[in-house]
Amino acid sequence: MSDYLNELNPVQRLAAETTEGPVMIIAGAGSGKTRVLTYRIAHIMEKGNDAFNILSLTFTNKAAREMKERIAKIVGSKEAKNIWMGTFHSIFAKILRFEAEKLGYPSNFTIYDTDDSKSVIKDILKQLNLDDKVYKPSLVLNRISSAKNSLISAHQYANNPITQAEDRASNKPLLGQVYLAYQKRNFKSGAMDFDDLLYNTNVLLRDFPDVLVKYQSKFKYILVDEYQDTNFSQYVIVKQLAARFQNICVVGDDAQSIYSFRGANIQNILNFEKDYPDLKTFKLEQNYRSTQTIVKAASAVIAINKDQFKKNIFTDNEEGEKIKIIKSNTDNEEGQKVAASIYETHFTQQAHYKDFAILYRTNAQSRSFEEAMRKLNIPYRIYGGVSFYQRKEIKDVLSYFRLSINHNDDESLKRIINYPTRGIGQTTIDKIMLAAMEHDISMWQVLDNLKDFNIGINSGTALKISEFTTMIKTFSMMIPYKDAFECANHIAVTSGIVKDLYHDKTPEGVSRYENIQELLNGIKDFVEQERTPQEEELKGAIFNNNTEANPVELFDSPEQTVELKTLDEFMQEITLLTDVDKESEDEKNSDKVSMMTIHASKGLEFPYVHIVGLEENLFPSQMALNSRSELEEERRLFYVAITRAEKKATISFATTRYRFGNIIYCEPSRFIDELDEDCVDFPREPERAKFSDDAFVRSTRPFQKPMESIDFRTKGSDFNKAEPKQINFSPPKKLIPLAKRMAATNTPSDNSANANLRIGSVVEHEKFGIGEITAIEGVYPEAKASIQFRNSGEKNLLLKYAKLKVVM
DNA sequence: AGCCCCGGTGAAGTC
DNA sequence: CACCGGGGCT
Repeated sequence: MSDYLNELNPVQRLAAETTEGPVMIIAGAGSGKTRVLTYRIAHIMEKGNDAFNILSLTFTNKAAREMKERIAKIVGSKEAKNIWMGTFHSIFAKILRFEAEKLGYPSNFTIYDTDDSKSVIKDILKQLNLDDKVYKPSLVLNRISSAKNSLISAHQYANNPITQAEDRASNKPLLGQVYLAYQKRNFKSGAMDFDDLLYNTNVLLRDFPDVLVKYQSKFKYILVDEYQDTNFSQYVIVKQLAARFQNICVVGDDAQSIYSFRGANIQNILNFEKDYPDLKTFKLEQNYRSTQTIVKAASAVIAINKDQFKKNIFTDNEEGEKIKIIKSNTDNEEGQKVAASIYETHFTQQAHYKDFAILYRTNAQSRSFEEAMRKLNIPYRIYGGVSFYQRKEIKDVLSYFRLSINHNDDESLKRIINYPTRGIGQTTIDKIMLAAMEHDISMWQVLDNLKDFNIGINSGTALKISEFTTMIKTFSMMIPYKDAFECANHIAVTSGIVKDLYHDKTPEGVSRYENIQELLNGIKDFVEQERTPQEEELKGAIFNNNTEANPVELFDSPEQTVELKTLDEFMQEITLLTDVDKESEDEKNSDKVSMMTIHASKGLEFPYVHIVGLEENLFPSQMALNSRSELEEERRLFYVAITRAEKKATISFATTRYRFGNIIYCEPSRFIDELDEDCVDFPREPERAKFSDDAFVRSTRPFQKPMESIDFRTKGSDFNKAEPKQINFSPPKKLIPLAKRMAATNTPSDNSANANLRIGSVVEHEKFGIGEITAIEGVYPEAKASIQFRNSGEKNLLLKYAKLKVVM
């Protein structure tokens, strides 16, 4: 039975066997981290510990599911299922459901997604009479979110001189008031946003010592995966829970920390030792995933960062193919070339399409690849983007579910009170909202006690309202007694949504109808799955192991504990699914190329990986050029991208790209320069012959124009001024960076004629047609010309690149 | 109440 | 270019 440990290398094995006390495992990409975690948990159980006492926090629910499956093979599936394993959000949402009433929330609280939250913010801005152009809802929400993730309450925020000063400086002095109102509104609606799930867990553990003790005692062994991406709020939760037994094991790779934008703090892992002085650290440095070439290239890139643990990643795998670089002239051409490359490899290497991934920095880049793949009939699948559950028709149906579960959910109520149309118009809704606001109650409470509020609603409307509330109440009543599918189906039909969409014969209407059917099918699947033990456990068993806790009867009616998967359980499940989680079994097994952002690719691996859009201001993103730490995070992102590849990585960039309907000129990313040249396959373009051999020699001679000319990446940013010498833009041995050489090939050298253009010159552009130069800024080759085209409007073009013919 | 058109504005990443 | 929200018309 303990053979399993023999499948580990010595460090892995030690990491798995050291089950007691604080442990940190620094796990390089592809170093068998999941394997270690799996065996470690199995080992804890083999030593006689109960699965109920193990808490394992993962980055996606899918990772949790897969790990459970693997553990099940060692300890048996019955036991494995009992482990508390899932994302921070889903685990603590479950605990909060159980403890919610202590915090004044109902146990059936609604979880607001980002759209709901934004909608609440918009309402509040209206109510406070603030301009949503200044207080942009998404910015406001971000600010509130980072406050919560730093455990700063609305009250503290509103009274903190520092945040006040910051908000005044950004012309948003009332942000604190918005935060206060936002929390109040959500509380009143019985709703938590994503950050509240963590924030309120902290409140719970802070203010209810008995609860803290209960969970501290329960979770004797705690494991946290992807620890480098935890935020302060998560850090405190873990620290609190682990305080009693200190059997805390965190696993992570500082080199793969890529979520600081949502509050992740790389310092959590870098400083872990300070919190636990008797910490044992294990470094998993052998890579089992990738070729030597890939490992070497990735290591060279990440070595440029300053903030990191020293690691020596190596592999015994074969050397493998060099990294290929594809240069294109436009984003569409990039799509075509990448698709062609995949098509070719698919045949020459007899690779499956599912062996390929296209990874990009931003979702918006997917378009050109989709088009190209369609043209070549290559099957593909896109992760992310607008998720199924965000679609209008799906949100409408879900809003019925949500309102039936929690009547105070104002966001859902507003969505459906007049959909399908039932004669409750905007005027009426406004009156209801006003009354709710005045009395500090939810809209439902106004609707349900309409006669108590003299708000000038005529009897006809009052009747319609009462029909609506009655309908919702009947839905609510059936939820505990019927399974999720029966309820959902009943609601979808009775509410009139299905009918409404069925009669819509436009293609969009048909597709919406199909989506509703798909949702219902999904619910059917859910009903047929076995329930996870955690729900059962929360219904009572949780305290049986735990003598000092008070048994609490949350459910007294026996019907509710029978094996019946209800709609409210379904809703709890889906709100917290990640994109990767939403992938169905069929999709996973289908032979399709995967397309996703690099962020979404974390934890995945593919034999052939295409990393695309390697251009300055795109990757690294222009938003990351303001500080060293942001740039380092971009570099870690690049590191993550490269290390997804098992056999071969391909990198591509385009020299022009559409953005906001305009063509913009792009310079190859500095990250291309940072690759170890020995790992890169140079493109054999004929233009290369133009350069004398010594241009390619690593000479110390500064290169002449035009290559040396302008540096977009530093223009308009004070990045260099702020930290002039801190960053090594490229390793010193390559004085003529690869990317610049590549950019130079193919670039027409006769553009120097453009240096002679003057204001008033009339020129012809192959795309924009004829135009007149109205202004020139700077001196060639930096010169930028404003050209008024007769048919295409005014464009600002860099003369160095612009393909112009002089007309007169 | 619903539809359509216009204009303004905007794309980093996510539980 | 694409989307969304507002305003105006039917």
